[in-house]
Amino acid sequence: MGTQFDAGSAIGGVLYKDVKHAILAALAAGEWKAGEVIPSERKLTDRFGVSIGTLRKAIDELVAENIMIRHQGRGTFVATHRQEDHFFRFFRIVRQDGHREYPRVRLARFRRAKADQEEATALAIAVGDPVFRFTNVLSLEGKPVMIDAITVPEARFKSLTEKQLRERPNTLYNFYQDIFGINVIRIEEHLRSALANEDDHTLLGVPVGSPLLKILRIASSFHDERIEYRVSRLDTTCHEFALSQP
Amino acid sequence: MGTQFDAGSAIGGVLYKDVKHAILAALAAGEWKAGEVIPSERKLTDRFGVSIGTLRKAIDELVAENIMIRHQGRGTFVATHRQEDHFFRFFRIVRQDGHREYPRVRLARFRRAKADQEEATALAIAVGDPVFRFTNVLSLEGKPVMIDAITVPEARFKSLTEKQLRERPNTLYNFYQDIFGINVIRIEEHLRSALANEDDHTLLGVPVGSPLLKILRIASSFHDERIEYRVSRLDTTCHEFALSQP
DNA sequence: TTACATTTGTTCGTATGTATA
DNA sequence: TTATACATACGAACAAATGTA
Repeated sequence: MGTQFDAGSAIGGVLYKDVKHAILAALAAGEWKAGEVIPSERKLTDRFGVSIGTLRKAIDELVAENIMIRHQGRGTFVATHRQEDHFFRFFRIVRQDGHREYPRVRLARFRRAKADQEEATALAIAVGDPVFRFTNVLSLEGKPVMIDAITVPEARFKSLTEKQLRERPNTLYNFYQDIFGINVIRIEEHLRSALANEDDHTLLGVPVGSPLLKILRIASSFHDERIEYRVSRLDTTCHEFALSQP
Repeated sequence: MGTQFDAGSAIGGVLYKDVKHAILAALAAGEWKAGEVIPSERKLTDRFGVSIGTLRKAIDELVAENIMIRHQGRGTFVATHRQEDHFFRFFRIVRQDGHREYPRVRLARFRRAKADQEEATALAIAVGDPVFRFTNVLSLEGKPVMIDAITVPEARFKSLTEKQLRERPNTLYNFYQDIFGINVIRIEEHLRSALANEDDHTLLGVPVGSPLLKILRIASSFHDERIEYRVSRLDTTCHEFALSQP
């Protein structure tokens, strides 16, 4: 049974917000998957019993939040990380002259573990809960520039194997979508400066003690569900973290 | 004479975009200043000869771009940096436990100079063009944590004096608005890691060679007019640069 | 406190334009 | 060409917030 919706039982008092949340709920329930088209505006107005204007306002917000994409003449689609724009929305590392490039990714480590305090806080789970830890080394122009130490909760990534990670054809977040039905729609990042240690020296080839940009990232899905905790270390000799507001 | 607008002579073919740009033009022409209320929707529909829906869609975009703020029952206002939210939109330094706080600012240096290559590129002016350079030291919880080396083009800040900067009651961007009629609506930032030098040691009290977060910022106004170039150096021992997307 | 005018916010619905398959 | 889908434009009616008399 699809998600039913009764405008009369609206809680918020603001109809388009209720419609938005109903769509979000259907999305979280897996009714439509990433990359798929959702029903037409006409069908959705029938389903939710609202006017076209109200429905559009609801979807307007979902589009503004990068959860959906509209294409005139084709339909409205659930956002995917396959799209180039979407990838560079979360991957903000550029060459200092502004050049953008897809990184080459090498899986350096993979293991099951129990969440430490830092991971538990970031992922909103308990200390000791099972997690997967893996490390990627990212290269630009053939040179390693960043180490990603990634932690994901086992509860949400049950069947994850090293082989899958090594052989995934697309981006990591696209992989989360395709295999686990997980949509990363929001990230929070905290940036600090740090000195390179032995590990950085080994993986990036930088001297111990050279300055690195440290990026702590928490990735979330709908309803602020914590999906991934990531600590990155970037060699900023030739590259940097680029940011634009708004 | 106020900006006239003739829907019949619309260029873009999309009416609400024309209305938006007409409003933006009136704004840039100084018809309404920061913090002021603009005419009611009814008056603007009369002026531009469009329907309420079209006008609202135009203003929707201006609000989404943080150029205007709507208040139900009061009116629509030109955005100001006085508002707390607005300040923390551009000031992203927080304590590592998430605590936010207004910084105390001390003007450490001020002088007229000629733009070097880096400043010229950032501000889209010619090398050698006159600029003002000044340095602020920002403190949080009474401890200096960041140095801001700021460059602004003299052409846009004719009468700027050290005294004004030292005595400004509000935030810097608010000062730009009040005294020079300049609205900062967009910033672009690039983050790198660097090692502390003698100057950092003197102003921040950190050891030479300790890691600092280096932030290069270009602030722009309407039509991408470059307003300010700023190179910041942050001690990330207890603080960090926080970022949320979307 | 109350009543009222003003302003933005929400919801409705229709008509027409434009892009796509 | 045709059907479908989203985009734009219009405007009416009512709700909610605000400031003032």
